[in-house]
Amino acid sequence: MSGRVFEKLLKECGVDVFNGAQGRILYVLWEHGQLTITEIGHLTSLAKSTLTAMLDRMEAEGLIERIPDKKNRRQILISVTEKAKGYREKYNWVSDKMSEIFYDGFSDAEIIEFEKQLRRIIRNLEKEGV
Amino acid sequence: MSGRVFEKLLKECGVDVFNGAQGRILYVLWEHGQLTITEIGHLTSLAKSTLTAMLDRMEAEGLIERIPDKKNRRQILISVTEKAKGYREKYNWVSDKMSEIFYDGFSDAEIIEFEKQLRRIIRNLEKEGV
DNA sequence: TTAGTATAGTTCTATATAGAACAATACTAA
DNA sequence: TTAGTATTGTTCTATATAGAACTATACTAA
Repeated sequence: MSGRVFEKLLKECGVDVFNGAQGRILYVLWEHGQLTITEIGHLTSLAKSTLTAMLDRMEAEGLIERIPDKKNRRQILISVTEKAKGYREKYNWVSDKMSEIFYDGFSDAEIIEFEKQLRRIIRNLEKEGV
Repeated sequence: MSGRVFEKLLKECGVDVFNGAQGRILYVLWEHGQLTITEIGHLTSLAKSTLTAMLDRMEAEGLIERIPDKKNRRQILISVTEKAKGYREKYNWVSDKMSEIFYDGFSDAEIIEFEKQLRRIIRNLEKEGV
């Protein structure tokens, strides 16, 4: 449900070249610079095979580029294009808007506490080895 | 991620006739008895078109039955079969196990507080009209 | 060296998911 | 009654998602 709200906000903001999941991929690329597909998988919790297909579409949209790594010919470095960089501010605006909707009526202390517990739960799930 | 842990637990418990999403559908049917497809959609937050396909598979597995409603010929009542009823205990066991994993290290008070905040967030998202 | 193993990404396949358009049926106001 | 509107579920289509099998490359121990 929150995924659908996020995509609705992106569209309302005039962004129709990428969706929520693709936004998450762009986000980790903006934060980390170039990344391998395996690294993107770890940071987004998406399977390699999911990413192959997703990156195909993002490459077709001109959002990312695949750059073969000369040091390790098994690896491919993914990097964002200038076009994608142009969407960063809108993405941040949508992210902030999303938080406002999500936490409407929450105090700052409540948000901090809630996110602390969320991180505990994520660690608990990671322990199970997904 | 939590969806994947849930499906992993179902398999470990020997349940391979339904997955997490189908389990949620069975759960609302166990709780409410017969339901129309629209009602199941509201209770599970799944789209009608998603449910048509999902219920097709569940019907093929012998988990549910489609019963035409004589009172309103647009509606179809979905009801669980005896086979599906036989899985209720295992489903509950998996649900409990899932909670244990999720909330490992949480006090009862922390769980109550966290779930209270979760319900607030769900209401906030519902206000946005997904 | 080389044989065995590990890693990176793709392909193939199955399922999950939703939106738009649709047909059948029910409801409602004149 | 009937004409217009609302509802119920399906179909069609596109995308998202992951697991298994696969290819190419890199690493490691003898």
